[in-house]
Amino acid sequence: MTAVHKLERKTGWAQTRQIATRLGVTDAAVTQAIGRMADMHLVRHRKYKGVQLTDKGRRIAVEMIRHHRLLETFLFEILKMPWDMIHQEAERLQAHISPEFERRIDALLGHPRFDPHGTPIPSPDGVMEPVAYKPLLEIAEVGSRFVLQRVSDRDPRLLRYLEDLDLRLGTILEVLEIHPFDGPVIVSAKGDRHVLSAELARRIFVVPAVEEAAPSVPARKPA
Amino acid sequence: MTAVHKLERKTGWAQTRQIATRLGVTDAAVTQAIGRMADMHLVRHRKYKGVQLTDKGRRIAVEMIRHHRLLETFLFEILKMPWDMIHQEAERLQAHISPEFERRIDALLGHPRFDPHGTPIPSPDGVMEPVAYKPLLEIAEVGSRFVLQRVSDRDPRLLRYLEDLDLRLGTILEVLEIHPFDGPVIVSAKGDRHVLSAELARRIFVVPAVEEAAPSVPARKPA
DNA sequence: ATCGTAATTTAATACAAGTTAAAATAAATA
DNA sequence: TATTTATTTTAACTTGTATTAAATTACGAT
Repeated sequence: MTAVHKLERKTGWAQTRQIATRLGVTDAAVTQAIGRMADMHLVRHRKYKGVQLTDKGRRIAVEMIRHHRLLETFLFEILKMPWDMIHQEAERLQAHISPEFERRIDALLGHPRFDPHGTPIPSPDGVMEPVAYKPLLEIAEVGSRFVLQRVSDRDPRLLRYLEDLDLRLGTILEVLEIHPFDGPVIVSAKGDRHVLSAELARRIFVVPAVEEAAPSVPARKPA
Repeated sequence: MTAVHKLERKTGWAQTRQIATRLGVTDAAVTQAIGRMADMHLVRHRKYKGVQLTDKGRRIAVEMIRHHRLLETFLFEILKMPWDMIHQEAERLQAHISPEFERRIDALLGHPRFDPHGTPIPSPDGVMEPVAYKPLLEIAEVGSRFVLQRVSDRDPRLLRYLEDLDLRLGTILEVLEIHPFDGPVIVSAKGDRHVLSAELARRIFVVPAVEEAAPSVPARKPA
């Protein structure tokens, strides 16, 4: 198992099923991988409960995340790859880059603090910047304005759709309507009106727009 | 087995032993890998004789070589990695880049025709440019001047040594002395006098210097 | 308190890639 | 020609990562 994606469980314990689904392999494969990782003291395993990262495991996981997000940033900023391809490409490469490579793309990119999806990049010593954004669906209020700060990666179709709508990081969204029963949110952005399904509004993250405040997450630099 | 390094046998047949040595694995591992590759029709195998690439195998091998050399060029030109590190790094990455990634670094680099060691980069359709250079040891003559066109990669110490001596691609070498019995070659370059062992002179490749002619293999672009 | 279900683990296999040690073969030499 | 020697292959095993199918376990609902 290429290892540690577990970390991203906020609930403390990562469950076999969740990991298996995310990785697209069978539960049994995960169970066995967990066994191997437990042998290496990367995770603590309580049977039928789940796993937790050890300190050692967390260090390695964060290092891999840093690789991943730096690579994404590189692919986007330098190679100009489309938004929806970079996650997959970075996934394949992250396990194979050297510390030297990491240092050099980091420098080339000017030590970026966020990746192209708005997710924070851990610092070299593993510190992950806290973030302020929340899902649009959670904090939307009719009439308020928000800045798009982060979008969920991992679903290329979502990213392609947002790109079609010209909704990028930094874009200002004004909430026009919120419909009941987990319904769609209707926003206006850059002069256009968009209907965002609840699903979509759950996967895009915003902060309240403060006039005059520059967004802290930059969009792609102008070409 | 990460596969096809066989190609680089000029003798037509690649022998198990040679492959094993180059890859740093046991002979038995190679024999088995050959079996698998033969199953996939990548190589033709005559027992106790050796292997030859099939057309299919050759296509794939050349593609991998293209990946490798483009990556080396990228690491050197864009990331400014030192000469002696790029081979190893490219080795690790070459199996994991997508066609899209390949196209984009190729474009970013301006479709380079030679890698940082002076070796030609196959074109996207697998054509490898013929080269004119020969080992310095073979064509050195006292009093003649040569342009350094290619150096053997794969031995980092060699590359580090050449860098120390400030001998780069494009550097003009004037042969001062050639000593008998496979002896050293003494050259002057950029005003310095250097003693090059036969071993070294066998691993650096040159063409006769024609005054006024620009070297066709560019050194790293000025920083 | 037991039952049924969903999640998890175990068991048996598979395959790729590697190892060591033994057997087979080709080539060179006495 | 027969024999030695170096190369190559085969055989038996190991590890990591998968699979499917069967057994176990935790837990919510009757």
